[in-house]
Amino acid sequence: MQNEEDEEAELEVLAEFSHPVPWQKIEAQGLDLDYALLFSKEEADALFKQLEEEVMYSTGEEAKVQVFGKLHNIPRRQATYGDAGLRYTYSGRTHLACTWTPTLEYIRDAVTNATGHTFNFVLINRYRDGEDHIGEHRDDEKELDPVCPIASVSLGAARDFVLRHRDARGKRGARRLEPVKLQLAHGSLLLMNPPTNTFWYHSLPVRKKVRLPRINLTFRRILLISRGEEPANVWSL
DNA sequence: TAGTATAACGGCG
DNA sequence: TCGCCGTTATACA
Repeated sequence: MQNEEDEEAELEVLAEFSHPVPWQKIEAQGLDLDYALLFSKEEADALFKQLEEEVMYSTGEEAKVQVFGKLHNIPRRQATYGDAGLRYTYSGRTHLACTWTPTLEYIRDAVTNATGHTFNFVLINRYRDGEDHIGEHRDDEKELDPVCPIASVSLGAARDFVLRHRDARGKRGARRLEPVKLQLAHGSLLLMNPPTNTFWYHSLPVRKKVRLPRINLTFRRILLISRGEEPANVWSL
């Protein structure tokens, strides 16, 4: 009985998301992206509104970051959600995941259905307007599953997204590799496939003319056991 | 261990 | 307004 109910629920989810997604492939040396519009405008509007009500963003120490020895407030709002007990460390700070909200589960399942990948964590960044931004970095944390893409869902104001190859940075940047620039639309999904994050930095630059907020959700798969023997990413099981 | 990298900013062109 | 550069002391196996 229980099994039948589970199967029915699964079929419902499949039916709901099974419309084919028209992917656009973006490739360069060591870069592999897939881009698609996942949600209609109407659906994306509704999801944005629900997230505005549901998501609780970090405050205080959690909302600060240390770079080159100096402590700064992050120029955006940030939140971490995922499976119970999951931790994620980046930029020298460890964040404990809040448990999934219904809206986040819905979006996660839509992404899984469109990509065939499962995710146990999402980092949420909210850019209040075009002044909010994120600097160049790679998502290269050890605890990320190296074979799983990072799935980036955009809701709200469209923003430019820039990727630069690691060998094209610095004054005497060795190789002439052009940056890759994209605009991430309301309701879009961008997959950053391996090995993109090994070679390419990405950023969301300031755009003074943008007046409206954008919410970005990056779904990830975090490994439950680190290279050692310790269950580093889970509190207690 | 020592060497390496830096999710931020301000100062320019 | 945009994009590139240099920073600096801390964090990490």
